[in-house]
Amino acid sequence: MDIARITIAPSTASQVHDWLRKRVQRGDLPPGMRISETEVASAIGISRQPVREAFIRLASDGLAEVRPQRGTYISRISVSAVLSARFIREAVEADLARAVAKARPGDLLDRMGDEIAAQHRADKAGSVEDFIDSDDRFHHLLAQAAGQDAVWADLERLKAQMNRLRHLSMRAFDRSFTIGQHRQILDALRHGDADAAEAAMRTHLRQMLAEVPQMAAAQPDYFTD
Amino acid sequence: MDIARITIAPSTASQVHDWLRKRVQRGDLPPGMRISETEVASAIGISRQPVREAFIRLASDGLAEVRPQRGTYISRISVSAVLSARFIREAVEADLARAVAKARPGDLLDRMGDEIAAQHRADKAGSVEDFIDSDDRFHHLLAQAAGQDAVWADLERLKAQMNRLRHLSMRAFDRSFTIGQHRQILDALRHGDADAAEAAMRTHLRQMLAEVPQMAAAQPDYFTD
DNA sequence: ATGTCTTTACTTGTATGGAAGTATGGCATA
DNA sequence: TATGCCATACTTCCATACAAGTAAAGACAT
Repeated sequence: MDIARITIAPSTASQVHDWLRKRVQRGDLPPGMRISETEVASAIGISRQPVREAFIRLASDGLAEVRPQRGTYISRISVSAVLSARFIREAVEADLARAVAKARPGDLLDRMGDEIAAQHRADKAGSVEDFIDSDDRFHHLLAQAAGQDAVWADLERLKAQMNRLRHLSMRAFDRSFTIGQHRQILDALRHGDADAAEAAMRTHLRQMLAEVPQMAAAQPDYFTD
Repeated sequence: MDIARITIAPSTASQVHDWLRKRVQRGDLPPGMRISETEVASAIGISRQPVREAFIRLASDGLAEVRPQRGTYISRISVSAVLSARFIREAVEADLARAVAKARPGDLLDRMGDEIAAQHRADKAGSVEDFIDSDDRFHHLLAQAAGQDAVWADLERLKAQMNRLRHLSMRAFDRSFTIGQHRQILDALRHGDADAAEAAMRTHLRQMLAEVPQMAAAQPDYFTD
């Protein structure tokens, strides 16, 4: 028998936190912007306390910075933090690719192929959001295929800063190029060629090395470090 | 000229947070223990609010779990989270080892050697704390030697769960064995042998694969998953 | 024009009271 | 003995008031 699924109503503070986090990641609240407990509270129609606690959580996510008695600001995107997260991603996903190339789980590889098709559709439709979502699912499926689902959850935390940057860069850079790299990775995985899969993955994730400084130079007041 | 170092007095909430975090990591507050805003507040002699905010931050660290209207509990150690962090560490430090083997920065390699000596002393003196601290510095120096200092900061977050486990396992397992593995890694780095360095590092970090289930079986009510 | 002081309007931090939900033990009842 | 109800004593959550610090504008003397 299934265990009954009990869901409790999420607290006001956590709802505000979710709302703010999404808005920051989508770039709706730009880096450097000042936000105020009082303003947000009165805008929503609640007291300061839940908003304040949402700010604390946002700061733990690295998305905001609370300066005592001065104000709270949306974090600027740290170039070194992004590069550090990129380094970690390359190392981890290279190992994941090797593991998947050895196991070759057919169903999950098929689903990765479906995502590539979805990315193609999103590109033609010009939907940046859909593209990014499918991109995430593609890499998530890789982790699942390696039997390391929990690893993806950890990477998600590290990707917080990268995600904001992606909403900028996806508009500026060539998406069909990304799709081609995904195809190369999947081909190598299907053939069980671990070396080729690792190489393709590393090439794919090193793409960002060139893009990040370019983005930072284009909008310097959104970045730091 | 140096920039003047301005330090502001940390808020009560953040002081409580630091205090609790250290106590959790050292195992002073055992997994599963119940903690209460009111109790902690009156024990310290402050109001509930700063304590409450410290709990929120502790939950963001994954070290506590706030159950609305029920109570707040020190998180049990998630076996899958530990294994996931271990997987990431192996992948990342393998790449770091390769990079260091190519660069071979003499001064930092010397300092890594100093740490091995410190570990030997701590082992003879029977000081688990000193051993763990030096162990951390050894791996931190590896990241610095690879020019990826920021990577270590990210790994620190992931290691939160691992650290608690280490305070248990270091008492149970052979530390001289660990020191020998550190020597193998450093030797390979000094010789500039990237393949050997990576292999030694992976072997070293895979040690945990055997230990974790053993620890979990020994004290099942400290673990979950 | 420039520098200094004061006022004033903000900001976040802390304390406290009460609201709402939960667990538990006692007790009446079948 | 077993079951259902209920009072009670908790818990976290939210609202409110006040405290303490910051910053910027303006008055005013130099």
